[in-house]
Amino acid sequence: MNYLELSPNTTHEPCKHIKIIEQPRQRGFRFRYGCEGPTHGGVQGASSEKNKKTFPAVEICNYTGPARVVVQCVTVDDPPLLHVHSLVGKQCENGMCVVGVSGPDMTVSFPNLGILHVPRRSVVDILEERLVQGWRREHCKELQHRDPTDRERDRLHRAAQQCARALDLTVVRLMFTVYLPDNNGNFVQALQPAVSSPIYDSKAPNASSLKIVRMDRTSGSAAGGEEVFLLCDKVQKDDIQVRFYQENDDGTCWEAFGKFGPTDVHRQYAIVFKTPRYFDPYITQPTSVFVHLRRRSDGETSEAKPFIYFPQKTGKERSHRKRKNPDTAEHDRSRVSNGHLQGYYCSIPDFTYTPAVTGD
DNA sequence: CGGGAATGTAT
DNA sequence: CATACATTCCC
Repeated sequence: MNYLELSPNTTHEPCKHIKIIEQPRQRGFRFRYGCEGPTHGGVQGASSEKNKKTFPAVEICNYTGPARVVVQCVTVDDPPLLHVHSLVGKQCENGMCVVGVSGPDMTVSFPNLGILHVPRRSVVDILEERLVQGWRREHCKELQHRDPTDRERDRLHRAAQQCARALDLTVVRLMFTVYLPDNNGNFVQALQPAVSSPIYDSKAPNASSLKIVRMDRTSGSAAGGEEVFLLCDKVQKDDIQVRFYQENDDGTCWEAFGKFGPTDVHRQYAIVFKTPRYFDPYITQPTSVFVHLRRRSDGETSEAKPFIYFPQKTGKERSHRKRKNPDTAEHDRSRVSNGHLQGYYCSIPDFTYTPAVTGD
């Protein structure tokens, strides 16, 4: 094998290029409609934290001096296409953000990139306008006709409709292009652009961040089958699951899913499900696991909440309880697990139900 | 800024 | 009518 062919260019001057040193955050940012005004802040960086905010940033490598960086919204398609959404905020104009640098620091941070959400109804018009512009550029030298004929116009219109169908309004990427000055000082020399990872609109139903707000119980029997009311941020009833899991020391992981159907998801904000059985229903000690929400389609998860599995009721306890009034069974059970009343059952083994004693 | 809520539209 | 998504409004 010829190793030289695998590592070309090593003796040449390092190539000038633009590198993304801080990716945009992929989730949690909301695209804004024009009617909402431009003052809602920009996309943060992937490693941003509440007290240490970061923003998308690039570095121009192997070059020091004047340059201009242009940022635009593009699609997630393989050759990226210009998106109908545009950038708004400081230094943004015509839907793009333009920043000049002069060195010696050749890094640029973009703290104010807002993403303008174009209404669906405007998409075709925008795309068609772009196609017409492109058509004009192609035909600008032919003096015969400066405008497309009706038939050509119709063709462009259909093409625009076609593109509109394929265009996902819920996700964009940032494309950074650096322009270096030519001999006359005009910034016309573009280097190969860098394209960021995707940014998903937090308002999109299928991309909103998942969150468990509260549960009516955070523990249950190892036998499972117990009903839990869980309140959550907006979910889609056919694309959501409640996942119980436990990561073991050896790297293996137990998982099981809360049982519910689409109609158990109430108005997108609550889920009523039955707990799954723990893999070992015969545990003798309380066992901690986690619960979180998971979206089937993209595997996204919420933060986890702790959940404790308790040992199943023994056969003895079950038959014992069987003789008791079912209405008071739950009360009795909570007393058992309640510190100072721990010995309640044990000290009165042959206790039988009497309203005068157990009534609260 | 960053959110929730209200309103409009499509199934 | 009910539900969910899209858009707008507003604290």
